[in-house]
Amino acid sequence: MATSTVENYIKQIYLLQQNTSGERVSVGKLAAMMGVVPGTATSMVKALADSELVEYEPRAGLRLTRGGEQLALHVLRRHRLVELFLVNVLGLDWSEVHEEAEDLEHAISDKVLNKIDAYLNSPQFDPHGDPIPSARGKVPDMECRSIADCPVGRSFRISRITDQDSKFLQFAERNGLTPGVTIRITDRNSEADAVTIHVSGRRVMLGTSAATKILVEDKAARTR
Amino acid sequence: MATSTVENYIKQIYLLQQNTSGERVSVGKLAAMMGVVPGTATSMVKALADSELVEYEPRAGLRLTRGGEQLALHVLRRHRLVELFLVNVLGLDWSEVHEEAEDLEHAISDKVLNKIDAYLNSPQFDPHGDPIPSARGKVPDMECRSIADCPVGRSFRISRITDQDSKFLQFAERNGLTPGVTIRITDRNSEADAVTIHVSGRRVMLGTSAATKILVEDKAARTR
DNA sequence: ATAATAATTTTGAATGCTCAAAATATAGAG
DNA sequence: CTCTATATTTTGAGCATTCAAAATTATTAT
Repeated sequence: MATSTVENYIKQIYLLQQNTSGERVSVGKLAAMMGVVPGTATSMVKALADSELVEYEPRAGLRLTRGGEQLALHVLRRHRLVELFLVNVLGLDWSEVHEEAEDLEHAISDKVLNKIDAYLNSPQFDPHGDPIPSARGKVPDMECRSIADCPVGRSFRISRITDQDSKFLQFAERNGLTPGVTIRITDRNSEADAVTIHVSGRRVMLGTSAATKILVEDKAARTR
Repeated sequence: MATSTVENYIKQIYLLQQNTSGERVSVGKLAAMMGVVPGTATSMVKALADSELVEYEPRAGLRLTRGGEQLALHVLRRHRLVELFLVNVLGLDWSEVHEEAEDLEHAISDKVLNKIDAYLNSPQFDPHGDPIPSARGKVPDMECRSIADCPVGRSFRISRITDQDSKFLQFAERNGLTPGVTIRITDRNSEADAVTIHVSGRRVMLGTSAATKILVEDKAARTR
């Protein structure tokens, strides 16, 4: 069985691969995300390669194998189902559940996971709008782009917030920027590096780097 | 912070102390319960003594300090609240929740624990009738003795099953021997080493070693 | 009191994960 | 094409936990 350290590395590699759309991940980036010194990442990656969870070309980077991806998806499934459970059933705030799930994702058996899944009615998205992989490793797809590159004047539905930082999530919540909410993009000023949106009457200004973290889809889009 | 290994040792020492009513625990017994070789227990115990969780007299045995006891009670609180939650909310079988809780007890934060406690209405006993220590470390007291040494002819209410083995728990459940149930002791045969009881019409025979694991209290006893 | 037995501790080594610091490879600038 | 800055890997070491096997101590029976 994979230790929770291994699960964390694999999960992180998966997430890095997502960002760079499938490119090889560099050992340095991985080390930075894991909060370890580069040498540590190197030796861990070698171990992961020995267990056939990643393909590793020294100095060129690494990529998950099929098995590694399966493991990553399984960990993410646990993480995200737990997050949703904590919010919907136990009433924790969405800004704090990421931290909690970081530990729980390694301690939950399939038996309990399936009960949670059933209790929640096999949901497809967690409280931040992140897709919950199915038990068989299928990821619900979502077409969405960030507020930072949406056309001005149109309305959208917020589908996902891609930052787990609790300060940011609290800010988003205070301003009504949560998944499911409809917003209208009213102005973009590339000099000021800012976007103005309207959300339930209020007017909110976002710098580009914040806007990038909020993903939306067309108003007409599928039910969530 | 205590590692989960440390938490497990401390918990086990506490449970051993309970059985031997406060006597010093021997390193050998501890090793056996933890499933490690005696030398391992010795070195762990030394480390626990360094952290002031136990008092340790080489060759004479060990005892929890006040701090150690606090930690044990906190772990037990997590374990037992989780067990009850798994049974009452997620619908797991009482025979399987002990295993599940073994991992979860180390991964649950106080924040989540308090939510669970509130959700369950600050319960005092887990599904096996084991007392749940309060957040401040108070253990609800229960007066009870085992079926093995109860007078014949009287009725009692089952209050606790002191064996987490899932086979035994399944057997108990099949025969209606669960906390809250009323039984009547109809015969004791010390030659055969057996007790006969009646539970909801049925007649069940128990060897002494099984009978010892089932604790009862007077019919009139407090609500559970 | 002594020898045998049982419990405990010590020693030396392994595993998994980590760091600090030195060595090495690669890419870009001149 | 060579030099330098940057990324990566290697090396040596430490911590927590474990085992196997040897050494020590305590207990019991004679």
